[in-house]
Amino acid sequence: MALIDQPQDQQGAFSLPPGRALEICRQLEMAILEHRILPGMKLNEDEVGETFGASRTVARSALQALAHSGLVTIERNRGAFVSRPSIREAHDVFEARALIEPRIARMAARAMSDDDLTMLRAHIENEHSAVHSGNKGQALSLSGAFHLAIAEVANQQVLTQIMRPLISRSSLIIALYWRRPDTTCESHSHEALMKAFAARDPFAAEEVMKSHIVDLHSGLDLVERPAAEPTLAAVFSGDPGSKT
Amino acid sequence: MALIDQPQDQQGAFSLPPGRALEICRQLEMAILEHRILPGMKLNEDEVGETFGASRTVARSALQALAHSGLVTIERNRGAFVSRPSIREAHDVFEARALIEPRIARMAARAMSDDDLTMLRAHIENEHSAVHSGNKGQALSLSGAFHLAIAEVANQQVLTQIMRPLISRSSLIIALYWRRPDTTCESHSHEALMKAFAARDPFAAEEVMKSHIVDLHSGLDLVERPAAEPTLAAVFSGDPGSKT
DNA sequence: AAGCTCAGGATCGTATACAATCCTTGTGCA
DNA sequence: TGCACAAGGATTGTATACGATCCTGAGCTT
Repeated sequence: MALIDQPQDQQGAFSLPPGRALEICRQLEMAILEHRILPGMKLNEDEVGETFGASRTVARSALQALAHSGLVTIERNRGAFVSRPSIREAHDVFEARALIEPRIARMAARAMSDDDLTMLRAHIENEHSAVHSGNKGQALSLSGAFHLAIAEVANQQVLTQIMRPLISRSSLIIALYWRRPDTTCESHSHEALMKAFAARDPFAAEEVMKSHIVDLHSGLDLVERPAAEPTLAAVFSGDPGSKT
Repeated sequence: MALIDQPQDQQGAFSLPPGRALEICRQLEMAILEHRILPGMKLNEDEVGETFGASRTVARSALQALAHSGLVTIERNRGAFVSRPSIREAHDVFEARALIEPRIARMAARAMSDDDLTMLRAHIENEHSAVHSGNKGQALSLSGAFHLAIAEVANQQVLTQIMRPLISRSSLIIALYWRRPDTTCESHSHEALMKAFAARDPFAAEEVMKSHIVDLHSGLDLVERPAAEPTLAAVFSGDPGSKT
């Protein structure tokens, strides 16, 4: 089912929550990134703990970690909610990405090895199959993973760490403000990126990435949205730890 | 007693630890930024809690928050230590700053109001008096605060949030790798920045900031350093909340 | 009927207690 | 003397318990 990616702990880990909390973090993050949990939803500490068979202490730690990456907003004495990025924040996030990611793409194109290329191609394959299977949430999540994979090729750990929450928040923004339900343009842009990478053309990669980010930004319909608040328990029905 | 500073929560707060932990965070952060606690030092949970008159739960939460901003590194079953940025990381951090901060400076120069200008001038005054009083740690900390103040003028919350840990980590890097104990060049660069801001010249501000960051980067002597490990108790001897 | 008050429940913040892990150190043996 | 190993202490990971705060809704007053 979800043999998507191994733990892969030691990659960019400098502030990972301890033990069990990490697993809860990953599960919740994936659920949010795949839009199985929507912005605005309440994340009750007891409920989270019980859902994953852990104590409230651990659940709380996981929620705080998610808050630090911006996926969750904690209000004192009120609890944790999936963040609902404001329109203003949506603009800021994509402006930040428009600044950072083209540079990352340039560095990646310089450092790109043959193995890296095949790895990125595999990412794109995954995206395609997700799109074909109709799982839009997973497709979007994998699209974010593609951007992160590029950052890791660029081998700039600090910028990679910076990009991670930006991409996560982009997922929230798209959940709230995306204009049409198609993500085909994504696929196309990623193909264009691959071409630049394959040619080891840093400037082309930089330019393609820049226009890709701008496209995403302009694909948003930035008007106020009401909050949707589904229930939690159904999302993790039965498989809190199903993933060898 | 503790009319130190009002909460002031809502500024850049989207993941602040709750209640008491926030105060501990602030105190520890300041101590680290002012080099009263040096990289590599162990931060025992019991000790931190007792030092600030709080339970281990709160101390732990504060340490985890600091870990998320990169000031502290937590190793499983071993505890929290003040981070010791590697040489590699030092390069990465300053490359990231060289990418982000010139853009910030440009935006700040555009958005600069007269009030902003006087506010920044006050920052520089503080720096000067700290330098003259011989308190190098505080001077360095204020220098970082100046950069953050610029970011807030630029009114780009996301990039500001990104800059915060970068500047904090820069402080650690300087503690470990700074070549000479003088920071006068800092002051000079900041004056040059002010001139560009006063003239509302975005491009000048961008260029000055860029060379400022590059100067900082090249002022580092990036060779391996041994870890210094002083004791904690002395640092906070009796004044957990003394700070006008 | 509308609005206010206040009790009850629910949820979070914090403290404490127990379990698991790691590090130290002292001892026994080669 | 040097090393292997085990017992003890120290420290972190996790669970539970208690207090504080907030939200809800019933009942009373106007």
